[in-house]
Amino acid sequence: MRKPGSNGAETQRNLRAAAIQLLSEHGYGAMNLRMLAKKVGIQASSLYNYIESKQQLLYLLCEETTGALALELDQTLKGVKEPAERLRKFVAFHLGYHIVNRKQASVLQMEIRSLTAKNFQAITKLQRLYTDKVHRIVDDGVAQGSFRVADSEIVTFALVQMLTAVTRWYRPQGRLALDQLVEIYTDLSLGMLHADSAARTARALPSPATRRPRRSEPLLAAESAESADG
Amino acid sequence: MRKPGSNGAETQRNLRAAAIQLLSEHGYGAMNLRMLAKKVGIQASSLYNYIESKQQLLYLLCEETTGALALELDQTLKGVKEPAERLRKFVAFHLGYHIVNRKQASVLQMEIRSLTAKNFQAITKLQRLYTDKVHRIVDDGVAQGSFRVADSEIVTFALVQMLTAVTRWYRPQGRLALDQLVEIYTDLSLGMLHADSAARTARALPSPATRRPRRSEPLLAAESAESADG
Amino acid sequence: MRKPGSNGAETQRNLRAAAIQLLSEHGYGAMNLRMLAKKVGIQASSLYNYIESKQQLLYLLCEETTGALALELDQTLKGVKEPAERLRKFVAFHLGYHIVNRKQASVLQMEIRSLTAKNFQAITKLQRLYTDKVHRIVDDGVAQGSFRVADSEIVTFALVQMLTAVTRWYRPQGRLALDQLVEIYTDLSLGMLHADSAARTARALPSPATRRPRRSEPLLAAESAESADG
Amino acid sequence: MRKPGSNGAETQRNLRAAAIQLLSEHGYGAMNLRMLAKKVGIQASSLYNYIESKQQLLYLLCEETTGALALELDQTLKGVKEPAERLRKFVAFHLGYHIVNRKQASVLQMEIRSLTAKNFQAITKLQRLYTDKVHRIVDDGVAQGSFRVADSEIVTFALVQMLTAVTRWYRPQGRLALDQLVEIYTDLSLGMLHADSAARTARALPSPATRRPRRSEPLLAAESAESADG
DNA sequence: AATGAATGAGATTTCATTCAT
DNA sequence: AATGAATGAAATCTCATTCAT
Repeated sequence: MRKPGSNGAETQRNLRAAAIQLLSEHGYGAMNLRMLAKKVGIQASSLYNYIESKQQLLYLLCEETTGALALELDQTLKGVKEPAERLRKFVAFHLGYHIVNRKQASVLQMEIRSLTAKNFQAITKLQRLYTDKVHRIVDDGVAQGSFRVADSEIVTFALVQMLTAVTRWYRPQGRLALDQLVEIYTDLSLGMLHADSAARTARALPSPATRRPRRSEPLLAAESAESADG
Repeated sequence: MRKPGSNGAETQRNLRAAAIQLLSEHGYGAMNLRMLAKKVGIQASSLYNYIESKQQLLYLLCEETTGALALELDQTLKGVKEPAERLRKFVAFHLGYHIVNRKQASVLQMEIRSLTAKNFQAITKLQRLYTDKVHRIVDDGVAQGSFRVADSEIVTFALVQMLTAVTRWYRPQGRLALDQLVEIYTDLSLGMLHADSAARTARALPSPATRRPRRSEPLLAAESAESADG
Repeated sequence: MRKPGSNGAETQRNLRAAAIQLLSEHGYGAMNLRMLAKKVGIQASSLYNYIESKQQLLYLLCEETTGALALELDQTLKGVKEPAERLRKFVAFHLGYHIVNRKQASVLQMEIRSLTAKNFQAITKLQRLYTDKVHRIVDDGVAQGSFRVADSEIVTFALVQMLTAVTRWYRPQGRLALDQLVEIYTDLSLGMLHADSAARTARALPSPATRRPRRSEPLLAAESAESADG
Repeated sequence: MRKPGSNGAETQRNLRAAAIQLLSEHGYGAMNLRMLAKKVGIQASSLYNYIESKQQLLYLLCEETTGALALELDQTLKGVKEPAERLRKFVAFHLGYHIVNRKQASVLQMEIRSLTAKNFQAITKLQRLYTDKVHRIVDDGVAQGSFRVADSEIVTFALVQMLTAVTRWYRPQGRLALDQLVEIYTDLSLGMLHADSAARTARALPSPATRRPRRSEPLLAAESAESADG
């Protein structure tokens, strides 16, 4: 049967969006295909015109996100030479991506574990490529003398994870705007790297006095409450 | 019927250990009670002499971990006055706990989402109490002038999450020993807080030359490979 | 829409051939219409321009085969009077048909059971007409004294089934050519009927020495391996 | 839950019997586990306390039948030396087994094709062992001069298949009793092998006059009608 | 004549849980 | 305290079939 006005490409897009939303909200195990189908507005069996399996759907979403991250990071860093400046760009990009695409990103972060062993390995391999890029920035900065770290591998992990964790609490209605968060996290990152004053001065830390908290809105959101804004 | 040599209290302990192991390895959704029963050495139906339900089991484990964290943090900080010293103690404690009890801790971190709404809220509330303690340390340090931060709430989240994330990659066979990790992470934390030099001097940053990699083994472990050491 | 170069009649023929191939390979239950459509080179939904339903397709193929068998047997026996000679002709025809059209024949043999009750009865009725023709040859030969049997009905069944079963093992690349097989099976058939020496002499049993195995290939083929020659 | 009076071993036996009945009646593809469960008197999900999967169930039944055939044939032939006598014993055994256990036997014959490739190969290998035993009897008889055949491999297939095909038409209420059938088929078999008169005399062919047909009952049964006696 | 999109019924299988023993 | 037997709800996935285009 064909619903009048139905359109494959649109359904495909809706499916993707619905899947991200539901996966980030419930997790892979707790999301079932009926929920997904309902959100897309078709029957569960019709999903199989668009996906191979539930597992494959998860895999593709994870792959897509990882791939996008790597690609966009490269573009962001293109032409930027100074390690300190590259780090800044990285922080701004990584944080921004994880805030703007926070559902997608949280699927990648949380649901990897639901991938089959083979798929899991494929994704972690891709992720490793991304982390290595950051690692190189850190190492370059250390070699050049802009940064000082006890262990560049550990610091890289810690840095990436600290930034990534923003998906765990960020809420669009929160107290702080994206650019404010970027400034704050840049400062944290440079602090972790013991960046020299030259590295720090590219952009000044905003004076605390100028920020005006809107206190009524909580900053930290219970994860399950996230669904409210989906 | 009662198996000869069986002992309720011991089975209870075995069950708890087995549950932590399996939950951290497979996740709540993918762990089934037959697996658990097998590991304990009883039949699935016999589990119900010890637990009320699968959900309740998860809840109790989460509650226990959260409670233990809060309790032990208080003990750790008892009598320590200086914010900088309190922070140091916190870092050492939090990191140590998450490494030593990394499976338990990762259950708390990863499987919360599988709690029912009510249980979820109860746990996040408890977690909030813990985070607040850290928040207070940061605020105290700032008030006193030892620390300088752009936004103490954000910094607290970032700090806790950075430390907690150690469960994601730590492997007992890895390159670094616990005390080395504590030093590194303390340094990172103080960096994030722009701690003044007095705050930093309690313990010196180890010179890189003194650290001796113990093995050529990788530091970062694929999460799913963790099962190997269980 | 109409694909350029498409032609209804040709598609019809392709469909029939593809269906026979797939049914003999997988069986009715395991063959699905998507497989069939793919082999024909159209979409599954387009099949319905040629068939009423999957069941009807099977029915028509079975009917066609049964009808062809009956028709061709009549033509084969036309003008042949002697029971012994009629039997010979029958054996040669039945065996030849089941070897040359072995896939079709095996569909008839194996997939009848997948017909609906009504269709099943229709086909078995037709088959019965065919068997009856053979039964009559046997009875005539007995009446005339050329054959001697304990129970002509049983013998007829046994004979037909023995010959039909050739579809279960025959492989085109096997050791024996069709005419050799005909000789062998004619000898077996006459043996079953205790044919008198006059009946046997129409064509002599080939002396074993003259048969030359063509290959070292096995005679017996696993059924599922048949697909290799389709 | 436990139904009062429920008993595992008994359910196991019932399941096996029900499976044979339903598989022979409907075929593997058309039999579904709900039907099976209903016949056993439990819920479909409870079947999984006894079977691993539908496929495994089929495999085990096939294996069991094939194994039983081989074992019992060996016992039947134990101590029998003369090829002619061995052949007689084989015919009586094979026919008898396929009549008495005709449902089981027809499952083996018809449903093999529904086995997965691996399982299929395992069973055909076992079947081959059985056929080889028969082949050896034929070859021995030829070597000794009791039999005369054009091609012992073909004759063996033809013989075994002719006997096996009895499952296709036999009905317990039919015209002929088992021992009569054995006599008839022994005669057919010896005819196929051109057995010498010594070989034929071990037991005389019954004179047709002594058999009294009960004509009201058809000999040939439509397969699907078989269910009537299950 | 052909297709893209969708359906709905049904299949196998999994699993937490129950209860008589 | 422990188990064997069973349940029932749900999940993923398959497939013949339909109908607007």
